[in-house]
Amino acid sequence: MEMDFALTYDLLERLASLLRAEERRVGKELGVEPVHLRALRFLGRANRYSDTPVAVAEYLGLTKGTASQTLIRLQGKGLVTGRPSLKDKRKLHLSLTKAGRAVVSRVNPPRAFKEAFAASSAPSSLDELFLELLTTLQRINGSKSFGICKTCAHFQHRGTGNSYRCGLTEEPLKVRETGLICREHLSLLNEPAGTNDS
Amino acid sequence: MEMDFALTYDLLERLASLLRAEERRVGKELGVEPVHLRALRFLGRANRYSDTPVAVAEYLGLTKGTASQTLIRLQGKGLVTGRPSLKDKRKLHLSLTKAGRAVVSRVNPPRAFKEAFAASSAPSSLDELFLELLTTLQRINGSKSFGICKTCAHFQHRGTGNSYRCGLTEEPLKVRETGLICREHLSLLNEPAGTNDS
DNA sequence: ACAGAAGGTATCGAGTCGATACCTTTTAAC
DNA sequence: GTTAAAAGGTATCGACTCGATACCTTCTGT
Repeated sequence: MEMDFALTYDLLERLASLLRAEERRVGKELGVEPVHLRALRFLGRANRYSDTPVAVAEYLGLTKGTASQTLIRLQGKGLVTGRPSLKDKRKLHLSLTKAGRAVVSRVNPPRAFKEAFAASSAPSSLDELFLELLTTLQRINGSKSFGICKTCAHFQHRGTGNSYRCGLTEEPLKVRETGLICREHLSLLNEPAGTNDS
Repeated sequence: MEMDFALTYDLLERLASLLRAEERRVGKELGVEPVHLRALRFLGRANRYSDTPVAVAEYLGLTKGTASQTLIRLQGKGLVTGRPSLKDKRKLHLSLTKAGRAVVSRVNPPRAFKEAFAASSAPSSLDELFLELLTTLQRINGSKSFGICKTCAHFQHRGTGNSYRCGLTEEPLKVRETGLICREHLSLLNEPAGTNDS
């Protein structure tokens, strides 16, 4: 039986995309790169076998050269300090500075996700949870929903056959177009009761 | 009541991290950047109102300048073609070339995710499903699990009090250390029955 | 008619990222 | 024990992302 993992993957990817955007947004506020946030979050939770450059590289899926470079920058920013291991002279043990911990506490976990998770009402399936998270995050971020045409509030089905049209552009739609992504998509879900926000 | 969204967020982030790594890996094979894959995937599914540089920018959470630049590169690689709109002379309609579609079909949806999703057996909770997906993806990718110390196969609890130790390093562990992430973590789940793979 | 909005491009600088090369220190093989 | 290999880190290079800014042209609304 064919599972609908493609749909789940779509939702997951879109969610990841929003989280990326959120990381960039928060990062810009604090003057750090997205990957800096991820590294700081990891270092704040790594044990004594794992607070080294290679461990960061493995965790984030980077080469050790890249990780080393980024960590040097983080040390330069005063968010991380490193001291050589006494047992193994090759190793460098990294830890967050006070400033580093302050950054982590600002983004861990992201406010938007927290709100979105709180707002999602007892989801029964993964897809449902993803969709709720997604919609809430999009509303918080003020980003568009980018849903599929036929799930849009503007979507109209005329007559009995395959006659569809878009209520926004007043244009007819071909059948295959109704399954494509639209930037003008307006979600039928999560519509606030009153939309007078001015 | 305090939800455990922090744990769920951890899993989601780790999942996103693996997908990032996967994007990089596949991208390198095909000679394209991760963001190229995301842009191609979008363009392959965008309708006629959404196949433009700004739409790509909005979807991926980028500025229009960045998106424009990336799309120009994609055109240079022969994966995307653009033709000016007839109705609106400002607009540029983008579409995938044959080569572009070939790339998308290679990564949509990623093989690893497909396998992982298929392998996860009727989970009772969302966190459980996440964890299964994660573990399977990690095994496929050959990446470490980076789990929490006290969930590790090497973790040992001696005596009656708070006396813990790591069976790998033979070292005692402090209580707060048992909640930290370890790069040597060995999952108790998903252990293959026979581990003779040589 | 005309100001402003919207779509695109060009350019600059900081930073990521992989690749390569090169250290030192530790470990394993002999 | 010696010695080769492995492991941890750093440095450097080039391609690319990404935001910011500036600057086009073309629509749109008044």
